[in-house]
Amino acid sequence: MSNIRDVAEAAGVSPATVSRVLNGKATSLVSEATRERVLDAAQSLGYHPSAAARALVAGRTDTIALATTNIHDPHYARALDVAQAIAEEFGYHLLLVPDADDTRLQSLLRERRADVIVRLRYPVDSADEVAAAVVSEEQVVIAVGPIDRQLPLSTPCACWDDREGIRAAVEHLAGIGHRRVAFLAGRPAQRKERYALEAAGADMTIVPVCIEPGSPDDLARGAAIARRALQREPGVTALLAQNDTFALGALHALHEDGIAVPEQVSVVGYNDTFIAPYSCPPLTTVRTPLAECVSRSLRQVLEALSTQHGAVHPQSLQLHTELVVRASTACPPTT
Amino acid sequence: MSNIRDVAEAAGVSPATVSRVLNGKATSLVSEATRERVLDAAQSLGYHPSAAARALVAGRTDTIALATTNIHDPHYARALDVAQAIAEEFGYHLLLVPDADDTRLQSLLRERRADVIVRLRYPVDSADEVAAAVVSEEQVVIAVGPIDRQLPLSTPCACWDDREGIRAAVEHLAGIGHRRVAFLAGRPAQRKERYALEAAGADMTIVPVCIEPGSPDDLARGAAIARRALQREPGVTALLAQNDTFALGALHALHEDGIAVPEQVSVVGYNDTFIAPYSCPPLTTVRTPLAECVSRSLRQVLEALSTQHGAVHPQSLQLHTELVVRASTACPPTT
DNA sequence: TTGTAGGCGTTATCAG
DNA sequence: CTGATAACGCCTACAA
Repeated sequence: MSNIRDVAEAAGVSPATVSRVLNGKATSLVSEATRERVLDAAQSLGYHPSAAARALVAGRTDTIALATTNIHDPHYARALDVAQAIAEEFGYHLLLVPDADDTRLQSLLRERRADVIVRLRYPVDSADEVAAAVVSEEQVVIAVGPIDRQLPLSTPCACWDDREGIRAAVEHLAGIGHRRVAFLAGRPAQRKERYALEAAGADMTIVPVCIEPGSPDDLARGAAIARRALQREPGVTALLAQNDTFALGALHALHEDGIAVPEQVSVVGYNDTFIAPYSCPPLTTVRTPLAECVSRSLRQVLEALSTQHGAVHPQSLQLHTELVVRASTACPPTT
Repeated sequence: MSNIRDVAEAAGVSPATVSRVLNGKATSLVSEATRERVLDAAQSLGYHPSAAARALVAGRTDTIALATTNIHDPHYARALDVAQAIAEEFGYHLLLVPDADDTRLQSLLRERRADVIVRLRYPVDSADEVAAAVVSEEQVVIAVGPIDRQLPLSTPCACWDDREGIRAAVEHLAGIGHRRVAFLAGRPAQRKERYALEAAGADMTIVPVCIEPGSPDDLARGAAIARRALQREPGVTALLAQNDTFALGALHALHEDGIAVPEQVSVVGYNDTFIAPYSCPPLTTVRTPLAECVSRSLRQVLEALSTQHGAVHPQSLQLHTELVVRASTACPPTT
């Protein structure tokens, strides 16, 4: 394994010169002749500068970390895709870390394994303890996710308001005549369930339904919850799922049970994942700007990082949700 | 930002002692009293050893890189999930890198950004140039993917044989009476198409169909190809898709066009992604052991890496595919 | 049981 | 234009 000294020796110059040539920093300060000799030597030795040594002296790793659970959910997979592309574009590497506990992310920062952490949170909280762990002027934490209060937060973030999305879904259902809607929740009394209850006007009843965890995956859970909803809550004419995966599971269960969607029961999803237009029937859902939040905030930070010197402050950003009406919703059956 | 010297000072010991305590290497060689003082000092200073410095001296990064395109495909997302879990289990970090060109991966190794590269390839080739770039005794490249020839390859890999899977699908269709099947390919004359042609007996005709790239996503492509197949190739009673995503798109198109599946046309997918059981109708498909290949080979390597000293050689591994019959296939209509 | 010193591979600063 | 030299933060012989 060759290091910078080997290259220097092979080219008959000093390590400093090799460094200068390879970093292109002081290109104008190196004669074309030596430049070429160095490049040749590096090439033929298959030399690549050690990331560790470079990080040690530079204090940066050119790495961004994406912190998230649920990678299997297409919605998050999409965000990952976007992050990957942008990292690529700016010459960064992408580290994928579970967002289980704060301390893990803090170590990441303290060990300086990443310059930027994009943290997918639900919801984005007002004070992010991880952000408090930034250690260098060049480290940044961006929180991305639904927000539960008003901007500005004490920590910058890229966010949207699920209240808005849930409200749009509820009002859509109310508008076409539904009066009794089951909200398919993962766990009881969560945020979105609250929003749904808030959004329901006097003429609409929201019935929260959830199910003990333990089901294998979200699709199975969606199916199970949908069944329970229709069984336990007579009079329900529409299901509002907390995410598309649940909704897909629900569609499947209804189909199996011979319940026609949307003729007998309407179904609404959440997030507008890539499968939504291809489900059967195509899913009415709410588009959530996760991917765009990641893309915009990440790009902004990386640009600042590459231009500016000193501390980089991400700008907060709030985008809108959007109801996407497809074929899984219609007027309730006229009894 | 505190370093090991700060901790040493705070604890009234030397940096060496701090290192010993924190690495637990020579635990028995440090008195309990100093041990506690060091731990306290480290704690209260919020000290974490610099990954860069550590990597520089140790020659390892505790990082595994997963190289792949197609993160958005649920099939690969699953592999990612598995890799994530195992990395976690062994205390490794996970780097996600695009598998575009070999040189990129080679730099990764040469810059020592990762100790292990798990490379998702299609197909796994006999000589992997990336593997040739390993630089330290502790670096490993594992290729995971379908294999096009017989084991052993010159490079170790974890693989399966798509011939087997495609054959099972073709024979399933033949067995229930289909005589003319369209193979929905991404591009013309690819590997799986070849296998399908090979697997077709004398009484079965395989018609390859593909479409110019440019469609937005695989679902849309699947839909478009399915339409083209049925339009251009009269007499086709079944569609064999090169992956589940195509198959899902196909199901959607057929449904839209009022063609009943499986009554009028059968559809077979490939990979058995998590949506397959939940499509409408549930998709007959071929399970492909990608996730298990990743899990097994990665675990084997990480175990070796943590036990053994010196070069680590991954063991090659070939697993089987399995036909999963669901509701999207049936006898062709009796004309 | 603990401390000292040298080196890992780079880059930046300062002379020449 | 180029070359010494000093960090960066840590680990590990070796010495005490």
